[in-house]
Amino acid sequence: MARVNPTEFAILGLLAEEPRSGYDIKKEVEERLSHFWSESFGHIYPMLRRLRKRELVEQKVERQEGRPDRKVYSITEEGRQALEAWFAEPSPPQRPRNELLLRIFMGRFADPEHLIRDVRAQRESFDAALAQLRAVQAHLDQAEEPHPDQLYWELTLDYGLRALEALTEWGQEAESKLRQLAQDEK
Amino acid sequence: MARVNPTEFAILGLLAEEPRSGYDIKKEVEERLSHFWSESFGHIYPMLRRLRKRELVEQKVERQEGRPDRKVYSITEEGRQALEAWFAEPSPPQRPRNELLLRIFMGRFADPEHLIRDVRAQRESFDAALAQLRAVQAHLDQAEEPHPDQLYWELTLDYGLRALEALTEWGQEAESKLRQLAQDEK
DNA sequence: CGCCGCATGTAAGAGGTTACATGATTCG
DNA sequence: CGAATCATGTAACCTCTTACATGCGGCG
Repeated sequence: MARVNPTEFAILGLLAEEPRSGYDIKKEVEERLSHFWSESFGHIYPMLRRLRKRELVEQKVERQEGRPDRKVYSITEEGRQALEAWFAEPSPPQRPRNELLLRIFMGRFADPEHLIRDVRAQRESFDAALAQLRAVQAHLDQAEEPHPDQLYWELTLDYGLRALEALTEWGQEAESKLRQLAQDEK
Repeated sequence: MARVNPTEFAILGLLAEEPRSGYDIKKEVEERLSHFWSESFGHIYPMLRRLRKRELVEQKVERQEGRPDRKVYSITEEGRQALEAWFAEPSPPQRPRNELLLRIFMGRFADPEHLIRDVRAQRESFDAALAQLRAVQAHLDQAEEPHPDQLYWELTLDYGLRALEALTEWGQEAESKLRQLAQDEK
């Protein structure tokens, strides 16, 4: 099977849950996948059109008053097959690109204060993400009856929690080491 | 300051250490930055040309016999200023895209065996990376006289170690939970 | 003999973001 | 009154990878 566009399958996967508009898809990504995924409108809408041409999704137009028509897409049988084929293919290795680490690696050429600022900003965003994931976790835990997809959600959640816990610690240590360096330089 | 291409600064940073050819740059990225960065020839060569046009780097041709000329680039004063300006700008937030987690999140539509295969492959690559980073760490630790850039290298190393340690554990647990699920389904 | 390392580059295209355009409704 | 939400889309642009083209020298 040929190389594959992951956005295609993010969309197909969400439509396999239930029919949705492009706008809905964006919202779902933001609300439920945002700690490991992102999509923009400028990518979603053209992709839906392409998927439709390939008959992996179907469109139904819902008339609305006072606002544009809602175009609701649902996955077709062929779409489900494409989704299965995607899973059958092993997931390709990711190539890393972490700009913060690039900066730190080149740190010799920087003002240490700038590095401190960046590490700190990163740590703060880790903290915020961590708080959010913990809230989601609490929410999942207290459900009386577990959702059928619970295990899958927990696995992605757990990935995020473990990574973020480790990395906030890193952030604290990194910050204090850089502060010391900045001190020593004076 | 306008939006910025990080590849530009990866290259500029390496040339600030010492003059190098495009081929050298690729090698350095592979050998020293590969746990958080990557570049391809198809990006490096055109970028060097652009940097040269903007006079951020200079080219010197080294004649060689039996193989193509080596074009060695060095950073100019303007290049150093551009590098500084890059550091002054706060590093932009990264948008996450983790295909493995996307798959797991959509796990309902997959054969659990496929997920297990993917998680396992990921864990194995984490393990390999971890072993490599530990070797680098051992190497740094045993140096009699620390390199001036030691702190920066250690920080990026430490980031990788912490993240990978947390994530190999995740991988083990995820795999066993998915195995259980696969059992239960039979 | 074939592969690896050395060395440079181009062309095609995939993949993705940002900014723009449009406009009604609802909430504070 | 302004901002956010709902709702769809396009165009320009940037970034980056893959595949191709070329060719010598050294090693096993």
